[in-house]
Amino acid sequence: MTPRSRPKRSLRSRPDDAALKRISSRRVPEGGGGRSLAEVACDEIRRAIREGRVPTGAHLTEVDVASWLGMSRTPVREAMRRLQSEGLLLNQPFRGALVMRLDAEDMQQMFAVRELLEPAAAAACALQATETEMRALRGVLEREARVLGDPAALILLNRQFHDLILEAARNQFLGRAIAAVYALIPLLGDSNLLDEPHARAAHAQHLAILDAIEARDAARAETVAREHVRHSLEHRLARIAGDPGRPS
Amino acid sequence: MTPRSRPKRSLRSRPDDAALKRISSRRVPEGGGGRSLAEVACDEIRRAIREGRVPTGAHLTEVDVASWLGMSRTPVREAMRRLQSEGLLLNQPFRGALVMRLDAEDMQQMFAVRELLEPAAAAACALQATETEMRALRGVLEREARVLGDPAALILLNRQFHDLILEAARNQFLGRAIAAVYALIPLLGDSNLLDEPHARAAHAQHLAILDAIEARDAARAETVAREHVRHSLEHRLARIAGDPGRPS
DNA sequence: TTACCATGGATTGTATTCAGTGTATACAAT
DNA sequence: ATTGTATACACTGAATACAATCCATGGTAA
Repeated sequence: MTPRSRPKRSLRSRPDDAALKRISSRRVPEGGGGRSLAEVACDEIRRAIREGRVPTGAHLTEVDVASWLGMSRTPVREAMRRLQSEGLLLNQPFRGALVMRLDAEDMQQMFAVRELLEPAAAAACALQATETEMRALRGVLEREARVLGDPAALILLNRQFHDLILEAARNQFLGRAIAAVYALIPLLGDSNLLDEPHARAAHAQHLAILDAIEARDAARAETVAREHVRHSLEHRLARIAGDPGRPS
Repeated sequence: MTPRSRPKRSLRSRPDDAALKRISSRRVPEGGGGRSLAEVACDEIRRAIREGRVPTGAHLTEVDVASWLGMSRTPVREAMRRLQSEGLLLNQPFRGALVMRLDAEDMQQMFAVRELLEPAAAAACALQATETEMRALRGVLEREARVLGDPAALILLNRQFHDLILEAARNQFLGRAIAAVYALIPLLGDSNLLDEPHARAAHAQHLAILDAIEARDAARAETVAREHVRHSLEHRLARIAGDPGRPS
């Protein structure tokens, strides 16, 4: 059988079983699902910090992290740079990076700024949210009501609620400012929502915020959102009362 | 005097006139004065954007920038990543990056957030600034008064003034939030301070802010700072009145 | 003993190279 | 003409090799 006799597909190169084997055995760069290795590294480091697997104050070097994550220095470097600019890591020129630590004082500063920004977002949302966005918010809170005992799910929904409000506020700079503050939340350690009574209180406050938004009452949304932030701070302060130096 | 007595660079290989010539003609890594090439690249790109040499909406590729700045892709890549996270560049996976553009709407959003944050910083400063910090602020304004016709110097001093206030406010999160917003200022194009009448007005407002701070009058500092931001926005809006789509 | 400086190790900074992706273009088949 | 396929090109993503830098340490001379 000459090559000519292939009936159609004359331009396609011939099937090659060896190529198939090569493909299936190779580590594809896009492994994780569209995310670059740098993103993977970023998320992994962040998660390790949040979960305390890498303690605050720890010393990280590029080679260590690279071998830990099984990749080369290049994406790790990129990830560490990013985390440095977010403030999670403190760069020490030629000496590696330290995992930042926050003390109780820092935590109060963080909440002071959140108390400034989040109420503003809620107010803007009350003025500008579309019907669709309010339905989405309502949907999140309905789901939230059903998982008050499941911290993992709760944390996700809580985040969604706040993100939706921020998006509906339609101000990219407000979003950037809040993101800059949120970036350091992993340093605070365990979420407040692990505590079910607090989770119930927080849910009630979410409902109050959404009520104000649906009523297009910006002033009330602002007030309630501010109290929500304050409650959150108080709960954190109570939790660390015995150990003032270490919020995490 | 033995060859050993070379004051610094003790690790460098022995003196070598040919090498000296190479060195002086080569771009040494430490050339700029301790800054890494990545930082140089970051500043260069930022400056080019601010000065409009790279127009908003332009398409940047790593190789282009690398050959423009005479360095390899690695530091350029790092710089572009950083500018992406700051929001000056918009990343397009596998396709390079676009220089972000802001329209008048975006600009108003930016000033809305500044109107939230900068007064808070002024108020905190009024409560917490040390005598030393207030002297420094006064010194900056005295120098400012002498260069009202020199935009370049003025811009520097203006920046110093605001930075000092922020530092005296003693809240790293407020600093991060404001930095996240300021990062996009290069996209706004020419500074307001190029206009001398406006520069005089701004200087007067600076004086008013400092007076309030020195009087430890947080409420007044907050009010005056808010008006300072508003004036700045109004001036920018007036400038682009004829061309609403393009602030820069 | 003390001050000083050279040396080595650890770590980052930069360049180069290779592999994979996405888009545009040319060309065969309908 | 239009559609589908293969190829070419440009670019980024990642790995590796190399240079520069900082710090600690130990030896040497005063």
